[in-house]
Amino acid sequence: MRKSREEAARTRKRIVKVAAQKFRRQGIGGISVADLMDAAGLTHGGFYRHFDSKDQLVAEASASGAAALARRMTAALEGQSPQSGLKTIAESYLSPGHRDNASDGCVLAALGSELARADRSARTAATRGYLDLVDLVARQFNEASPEAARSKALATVSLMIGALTMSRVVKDPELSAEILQSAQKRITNS
Amino acid sequence: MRKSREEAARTRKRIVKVAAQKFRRQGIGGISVADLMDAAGLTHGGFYRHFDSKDQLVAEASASGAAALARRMTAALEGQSPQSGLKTIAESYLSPGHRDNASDGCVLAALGSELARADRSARTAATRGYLDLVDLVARQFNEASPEAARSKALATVSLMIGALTMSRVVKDPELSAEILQSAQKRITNS
DNA sequence: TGTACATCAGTGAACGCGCGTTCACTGATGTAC
DNA sequence: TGTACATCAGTGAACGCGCGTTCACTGATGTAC
Repeated sequence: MRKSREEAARTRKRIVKVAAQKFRRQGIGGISVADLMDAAGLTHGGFYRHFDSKDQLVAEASASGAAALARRMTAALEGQSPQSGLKTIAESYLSPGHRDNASDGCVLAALGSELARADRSARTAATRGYLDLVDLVARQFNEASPEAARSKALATVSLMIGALTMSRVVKDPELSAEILQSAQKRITNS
Repeated sequence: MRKSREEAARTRKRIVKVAAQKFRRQGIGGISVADLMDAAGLTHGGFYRHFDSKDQLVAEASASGAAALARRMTAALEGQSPQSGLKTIAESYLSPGHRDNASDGCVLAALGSELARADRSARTAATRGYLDLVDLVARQFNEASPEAARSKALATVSLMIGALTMSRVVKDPELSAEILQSAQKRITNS
């Protein structure tokens, strides 16, 4: 039952993509290798033809999820005037849709506290995703110096991640919406 | 080997306190009931004399940890002039010491993404801790209306949580420090 | 106040279960000549 | 180009292990009279 190189490569990508979604929705510890492979339409035994360990998949899935978010945010900016770029990013990131669809959203908000305890490569991938977002946001600022823009962007992205995370923690829908709105306001008024 | 009521009550508190620390350092899934009981100087069998389930302990430990943080922040404000209150909170929360000692720090930053998937009672406890922090911060603002102060406080606390979480995710110590400093700056310049 | 009995905090062995990982196997794909 | 052999993607059973939880037991504490 050997598959061709191309099909094997496609299988590998499929596993990473499915994992990136499931990890974000259920947490790293919340989904097993067997369930992941099942969701990818495979049996669990084949997993180790593609990855050395679950940890390796966590790292690749984090990188994949982070890259997908950066692409999505960049796409959201297309055709927007440069002045409204920050508003577009804030409204897109801090939306009820993003909050309620963790599996297609920001990996940092979905897995933040778990990533802080993950191994080296997963944290490196997460850091890259964070810095990509920071760069994207920094480009929306008209600051005197690049350093000032970067500092503002670091805080802005931290705020977005914290607000989205907390909007998912609280149970009261009104409070959840209030958290998202207060963060949007704080960002667009800067 | 029955123990007196007072001793049993002390044991219970000890388990909750130890759990609040271990969960924050290692994550909810990162420490077992047996290890928790061992750290409290007991054998694991006795756990269910005090709690119905691990989930119940998670909820109580979250409440305990959140209350401890609110007390610590309130204490840090003692003897400070009202004008410097916000600065005091930001510098205390966004410090390398807090970042490097998760077990005695903010439960929301330590467990944020895990709490978003926790059961009802843990999320309720976490929400209470968040709102306590928000109230504390709101009192430092001199806004025209209480609503405006609350909105600013919601965003400020979200920023603190997001920045502390990310400062723990990234591996580069310089970037980690930069994240904390940018958040401090953003808060004290508001 | 003293005595007989019930209670129950804590112990330590055991439970079933799902986890990450390994392995023998299958058969289509890839390679060497 | 055809043939013989090696490779290896994917299967499904099995591995050891640690998890949350249960349970029979012990003996000091609490209660009733």
